[in-house]
Amino acid sequence: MSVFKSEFLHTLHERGFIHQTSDDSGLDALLQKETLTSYIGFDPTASSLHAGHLIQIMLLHWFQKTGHRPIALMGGGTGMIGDPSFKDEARQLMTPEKIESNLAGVKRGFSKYLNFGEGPQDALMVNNADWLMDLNYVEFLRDVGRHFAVNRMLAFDSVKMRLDREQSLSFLEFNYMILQAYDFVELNQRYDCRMQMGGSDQWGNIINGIDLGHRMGTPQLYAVTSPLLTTSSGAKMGKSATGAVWLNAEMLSVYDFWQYWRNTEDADVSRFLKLYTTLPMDEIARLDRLGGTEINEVKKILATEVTALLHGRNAAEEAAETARKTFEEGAHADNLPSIEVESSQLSDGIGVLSLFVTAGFASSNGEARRHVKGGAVRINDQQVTDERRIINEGDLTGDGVVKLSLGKKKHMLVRPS
RNA sequence: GGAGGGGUGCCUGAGUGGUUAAAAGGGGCGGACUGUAAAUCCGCUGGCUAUGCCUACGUUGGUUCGAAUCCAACUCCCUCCA
Repeated sequence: MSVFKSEFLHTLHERGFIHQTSDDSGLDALLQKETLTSYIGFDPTASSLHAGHLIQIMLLHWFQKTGHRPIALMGGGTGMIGDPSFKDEARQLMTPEKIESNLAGVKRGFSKYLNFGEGPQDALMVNNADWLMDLNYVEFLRDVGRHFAVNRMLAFDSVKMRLDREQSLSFLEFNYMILQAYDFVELNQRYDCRMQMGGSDQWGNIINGIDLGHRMGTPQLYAVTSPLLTTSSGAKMGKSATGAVWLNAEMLSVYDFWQYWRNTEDADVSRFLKLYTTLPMDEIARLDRLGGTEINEVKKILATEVTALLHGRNAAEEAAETARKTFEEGAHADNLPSIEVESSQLSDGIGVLSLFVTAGFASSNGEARRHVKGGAVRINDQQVTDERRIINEGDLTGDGVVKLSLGKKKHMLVRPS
């Protein structure tokens, strides 16, 4: 199926979001006819979402933008179990407290992408703990469990891998897919939700939900999955030099977020523009034609657009400007990420090593020492060769700060306080 | 409950008494080259108040001049049987 008539699927298709759908034409027709409700589930495995989730969030974003109602489902209940799909081994069980606090962090990421409210097209955020936690075991088995054939569940790729490798799959985890399927049905009953989206690894889980719906008398439900994204060199999305690319600003500064996208590989630029920005397709096509060194300008646009969606236009442009000053002028822009150090400490003098540890550029003095040996450490753009170098007030520049650099790309300002 | 197999650094995975802080690969970081890209090449990849000290091969104890390597108990995981 190449031609979609509904705006939503058409947009998704031309931007490269679609991996698989359960019923192209049926869904396409339905989307044209009425305002639909669709959901994506997010498990609270960390206290913030990261760049790997961004494609899911963009799906919801487009869904709303093309006139439908998205639901962000928080896996407060399913998070108690942990999704075993395609995992080698059981995840450590998370404590309810941990889940609760993660949930709070995860939620914050959404406000920038979706408009929440009570209207017919306003996004909703719901938590499956609301219905999963109060289930009565026997009742649930009779109403829902009887619709699942273990034979078929065992055949799913997502669990087959575990079984083939003779790794244990606990009964607890085995139930994950039942609960996720049940979520779909529950959301249908509560919110008339007809469609579930997710990463391609969720296909099996989603299909289970559709099947369960059939058996429990819901209207026809639909599935749309997005490709599992990696960079051209095969790295998972969302990992970077400094770790995961978190969406929450307190876990990753706006500047560093911008930098992540600025450093996109050439081969990914066009794909990422389509997936992670809302620039019109003809604009993207125009940028796509730029070659050679101009691609660097395109990367800046990519970075600024992606950052603007998450952190706002102003913050994004500030980050772009900071980067421009830092990289193109060699100056140290005021907006580089910074840390504060007590002035008294500074007058006593701080060793380079511990300063770099404080800045988070090294996790131990030993690591900082190795960086010095490797010639990666600079203070105010001067390479440091003496690992016993002391930084004190004399190192403050005219702006009253000290600039730390690790390698070419990581910079931070130290401010006395 | 019975029989067998196994737990090594971020991950995979060698190592079965003595330069073993532990091969190799992956991943990560830094450097060179470039375009803040990729590819390639080079270096690093337990900690510390550091020519030394401390911690480390599931846990605890033991044998030994010396243990990740041998022994015992415990613990967790896997497979098969009941």
